[in-house]
Amino acid sequence: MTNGAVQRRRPPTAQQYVLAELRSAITGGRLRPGEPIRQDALAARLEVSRVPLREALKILEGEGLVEHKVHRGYFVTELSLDDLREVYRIRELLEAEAVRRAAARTDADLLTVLERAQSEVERAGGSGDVTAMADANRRFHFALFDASGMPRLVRLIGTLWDSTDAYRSLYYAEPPNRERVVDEHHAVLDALRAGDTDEALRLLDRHRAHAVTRLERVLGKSR
Amino acid sequence: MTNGAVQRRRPPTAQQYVLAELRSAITGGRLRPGEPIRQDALAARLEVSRVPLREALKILEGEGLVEHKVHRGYFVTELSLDDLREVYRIRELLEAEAVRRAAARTDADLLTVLERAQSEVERAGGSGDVTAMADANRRFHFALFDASGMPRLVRLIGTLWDSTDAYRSLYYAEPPNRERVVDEHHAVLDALRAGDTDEALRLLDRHRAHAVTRLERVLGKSR
DNA sequence: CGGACCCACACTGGATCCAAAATCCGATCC
DNA sequence: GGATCGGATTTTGGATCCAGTGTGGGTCCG
Repeated sequence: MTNGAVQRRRPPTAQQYVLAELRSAITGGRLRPGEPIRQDALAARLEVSRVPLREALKILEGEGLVEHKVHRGYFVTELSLDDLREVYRIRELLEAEAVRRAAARTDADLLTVLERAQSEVERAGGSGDVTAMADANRRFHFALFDASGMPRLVRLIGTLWDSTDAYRSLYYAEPPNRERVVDEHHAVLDALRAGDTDEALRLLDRHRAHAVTRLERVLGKSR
Repeated sequence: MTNGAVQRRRPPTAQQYVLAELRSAITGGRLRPGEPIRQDALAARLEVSRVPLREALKILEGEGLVEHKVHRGYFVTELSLDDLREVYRIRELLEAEAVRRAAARTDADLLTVLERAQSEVERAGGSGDVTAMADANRRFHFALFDASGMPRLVRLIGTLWDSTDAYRSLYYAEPPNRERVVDEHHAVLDALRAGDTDEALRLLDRHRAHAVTRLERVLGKSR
């Protein structure tokens, strides 16, 4: 294994493979901000053609991870600390709306779904499976968002989550953070069961705030 | 001219041409919700290859105008009244944030830029040039948003505007609406000059609310 | 010696071509 | 007669190939 291309198991489609690869390359700093993305070279490195690469880049452009200039190509946009804070601020605004609406129509079914997701979070967290935990965590939060009945809002929030995906795994890599997440979810569930929407919102804001604080520290060190 | 392909003057790049064409086809109802998009046929109709078409579709997917299923293709998502209302609600949340921050740092330069954009709006509005007015209107609002210093937030708002672009021209098509917009902009400028942020926010909310009300009426009739 | 012009190269945008997945439809078996 | 399996067809996903634009360097002229 001398080439730089990382091998993953079972990339379902070349496009998705390239997309995931690019995300981690950008957020991981292997592709540096401002740097132009040479399609030919990168495609060769990832052993795909330029077509799926370009489609993946279009997605990333929509998420704001890269910028595109006609006839000049794609460039990596900086995900600075400010950007990260911005994303979290926007999430705060949008998720508050989603949760407020979801809380208004919370029922037994929703609570069941949330509890199931939560036990999955705990299982994965306990066994130290970081990606499984990130997955289950996402299911937990989005089950709640989905209940808002605002599909476009949920989509938007999803894009925001995507754009900071790589950072999230950084967060889950630390065991104390994993424990904390489990506790916080429980508190949110309690608040929802009690019908205390404001409390749930406050808890979720804290939940995000802690993540951003930790990430600021980690990123501040590495850059 | 017997073929169905619409001819526009000077499409800068095939991709952008296809993108604009698709937007109006979807929002104009020529491509119906739920309908699958046959790439080959559509590409032939627009007289381009499937490559730029697919890239345009990826953009629209990011905006939520179409959905994509692996190996099954793209499908038109419905932009129902509910969706429209959702988009405007999200805009309300995000634009409020942008304007709040922008107002906090309003200065003479910003006011000058806004006034210039506004006189452009009036000129275009007076001469009945709908697209020029829509352009100038956008410049007006985004000059304000830009002043927030939150580039990602501004980008997001931009995407939301894009996703309802075709509807906006519907709104500007009616002369009384054009007059109203001019007046409302003046009021917003006054509030900003006076440093009354809350008033500006209220005015902008009304601005949007009126647009959505009118659009509801128009769409309600045509569908 | 400095600057404008021009040409070759590099890279993107687009078109065409190929492979693989999904669907549709008929034949076969129970 | 109904359900299921299998192959032909359609359609997408991907690879290769071509054209047009932007860029950088070299040259020629002032």
